[in-house]
Amino acid sequence: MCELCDYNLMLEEAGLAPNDNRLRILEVIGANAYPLTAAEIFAVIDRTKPVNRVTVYRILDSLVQRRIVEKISGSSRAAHYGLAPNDNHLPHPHFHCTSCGLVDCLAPETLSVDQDRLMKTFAGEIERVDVRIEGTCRNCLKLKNRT
Amino acid sequence: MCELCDYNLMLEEAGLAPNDNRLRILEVIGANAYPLTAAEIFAVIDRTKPVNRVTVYRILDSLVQRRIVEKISGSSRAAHYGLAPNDNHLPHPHFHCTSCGLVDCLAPETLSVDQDRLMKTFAGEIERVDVRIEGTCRNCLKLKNRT
DNA sequence: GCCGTTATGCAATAAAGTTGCATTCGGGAA
DNA sequence: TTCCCGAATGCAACTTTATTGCATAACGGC
Ligand SMILES: [Mn+2]
Ligand SMILES: [Mn+2]
Ligand SMILES: [Zn+2]
Ligand SMILES: [Zn+2]
Repeated sequence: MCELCDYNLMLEEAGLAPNDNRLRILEVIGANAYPLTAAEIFAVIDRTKPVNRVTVYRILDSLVQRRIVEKISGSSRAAHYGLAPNDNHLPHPHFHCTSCGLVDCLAPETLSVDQDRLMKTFAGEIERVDVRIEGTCRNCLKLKNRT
Repeated sequence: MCELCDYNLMLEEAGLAPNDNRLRILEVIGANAYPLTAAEIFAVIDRTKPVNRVTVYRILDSLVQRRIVEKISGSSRAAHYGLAPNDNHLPHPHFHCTSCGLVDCLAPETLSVDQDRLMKTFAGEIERVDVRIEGTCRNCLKLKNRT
């Protein structure tokens, strides 16, 4: 997803030097069809060029802070990371499989949320409205029925 | 919230013996205005009558499995637990403060989600559709502006 | 090349939850 | 009542995921 994003530019606009590790992490996240855990991202980039896992955590944190990357937490212990919504990449709900832990991206138009009332009445500052679908994925359903 | 719920009955219907620990945990969860962490629940019930924290985790797990209690996970490491939707207790979105970690319940009518398209097209089994609002709570806003 | 800033590495530590196994409890059968 | 069995609890060790402190290395302007 998001082949249109210019990671170099995104980093510079956010005030982060577009160095090797940051670019590689962004590329891994952007190239994947669904959000990955820090451990998965680490595994991928460590294979091509060794890096410390703490570095991965730190880079992910800074990318999340700057809203380049979105941190998606669910019932599985580990957070997942995907590209944050931007001009080429609309906000969209995520599906969490309670059986295998898979986290997947759904098309932005699958679900519409009417936020008007919330925006008018809420007594704090709203940064994101996330929709999380929980259930059993296609694959796990198949496996279950095969018993 | 949910003073109407008969915890005894709910447990029995779910096939769980309504023993002391389970009832006390349910009462703490049900009496609180917002979802609590396992550690917070443990602290409360341990004060009146000592109990092992593992017991609390195990009871919470079984209550979540049986959909008596809802597990709400956010960006803070610890999960929060609230009463699950039932006849006296409509599904509703939760607000997560990124600044102080507070998790709060919003009124069910604050947000409406149109799930039709999702239900028709999704190739798995959907168990829950959760809406999560992230931002800065009233309190934290005040503190910030006071600098 | 020098130097301050930023990035990375490494080891220790922390937080939250889980597991294995031993012990105790509680309720029905004898 | 006593015996017994399954369910519930306790306790210690462990796992997973993430964070912190401090030392070293790389980078970039001068
Ligand atoms: Mn996504
Ligand atoms: Mn709630
Ligand atoms: Zn699955
Ligand atoms: Zn707050």
